[in-house]
Amino acid sequence: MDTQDKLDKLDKYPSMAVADNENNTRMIEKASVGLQLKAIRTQNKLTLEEASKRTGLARSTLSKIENEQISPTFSVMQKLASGLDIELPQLFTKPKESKVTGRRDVTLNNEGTPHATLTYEHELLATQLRNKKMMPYKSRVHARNFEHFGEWVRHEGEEFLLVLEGEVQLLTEFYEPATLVEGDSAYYDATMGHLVISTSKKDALILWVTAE
Amino acid sequence: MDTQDKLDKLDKYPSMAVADNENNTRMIEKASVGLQLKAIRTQNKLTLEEASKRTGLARSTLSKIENEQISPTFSVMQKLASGLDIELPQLFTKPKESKVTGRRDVTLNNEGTPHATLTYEHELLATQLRNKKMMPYKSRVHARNFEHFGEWVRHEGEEFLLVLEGEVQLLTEFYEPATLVEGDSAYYDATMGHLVISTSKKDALILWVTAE
DNA sequence: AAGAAAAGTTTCCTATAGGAAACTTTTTCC
DNA sequence: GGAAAAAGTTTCCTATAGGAAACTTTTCTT
Repeated sequence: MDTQDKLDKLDKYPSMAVADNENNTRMIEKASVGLQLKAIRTQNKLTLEEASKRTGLARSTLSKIENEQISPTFSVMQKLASGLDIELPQLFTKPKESKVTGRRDVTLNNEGTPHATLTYEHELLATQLRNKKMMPYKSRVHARNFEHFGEWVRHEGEEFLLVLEGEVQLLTEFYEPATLVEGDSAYYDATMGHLVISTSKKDALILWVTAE
Repeated sequence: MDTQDKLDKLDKYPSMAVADNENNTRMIEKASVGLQLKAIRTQNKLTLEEASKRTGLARSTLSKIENEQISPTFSVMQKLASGLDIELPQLFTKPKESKVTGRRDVTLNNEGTPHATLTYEHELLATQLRNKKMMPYKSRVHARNFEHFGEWVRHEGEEFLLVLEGEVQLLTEFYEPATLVEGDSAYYDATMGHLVISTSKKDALILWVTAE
């Protein structure tokens, strides 16, 4: 059975379960880099030529990978992920529920207030690097009325923040509220309840860095 | 620099990410299948011979992968994952270790502690807090001060930087120089030689956060 | 609908991954 | 400490991945 035959089979029979003596079963998924790559490329409206430029790989190579004519090496997969600005596992994982969150929302309870939701829009930075000691991200803090606050945000580790734009109020569980303007920063233990709200009319832009 | 040399370097200097305002991240990552494979195999107390039997791959192939002499194809990585009964991403993702903090401190900075060198003026932030996991500071990078970038800067840990004002060039020991404008950021292993110079006529203002 | 241009595929060749076996290093056991 | 066994590495060869360019198919354009 040649390679193409094998691939044809895989196409028809996506996955398979294998069990050992103790009946420990494991699934062998058909993890198709080709199909994933093609999906990602077409969703981003890229031609093979453009994808080639971004990844530094030959047009022909991309075509052959997409058509499952070859199995890419790991180094090629890294170039694909890097060049197309995706996480490496996306190349062989069916798009399911969003695993890495691009945004983290905090909802506050405000009884009687119709649209009383304070939303942070988080934009993760350096996401392609895994196992970082620090997690940097920018947040747009929507402008809102500063009296309405609810649940504290808490999480493991320490947090540093710097105000890039606007003016915010940093509310914490154990300290007085602090007003921070552009250029101001704060550092605190994130297990302490904390909350940032925009006190200016515009949204505020914040840089956060957390470390556990 | 031949392939082995590159791999040797990569071994020591894992990876780096550079992001612009739209969070388009260019990154060069070292996700070592070799080191991961060796770690998994030895932790499971398997010899190359046993791993070979389980995965159906040659002993020599496994050895070469572990020693980063070759980049395995995706189909080989699937055999590794399946045969060693692990998830595929484990082959290039380091297990994360977590630490716990008991401290509950917050410190605010409207003005920090200046500390000047020839090219940089450093302003340490959150100095009141000791034993932090992260060390944040702002630097004024003097404009076009090209004479003083003789030696690389190196230190333990990882470093994140964000350009607050101006335009700089991030020079690193093993990667192409990266031009960063206001809002751009970078994340890298600080044991790799690195250096920032201002390419605009004005001084540049940088936020740094380091963690060991 | 015909020609041109763009996108995608295949061919052909070179570079490199993977396997068998020889070789080297490390461990075990007396 | 030395021989034997086991574990790991390197060599050498074959199979296959990856790149350049020719070729085919699809999409515009008029």
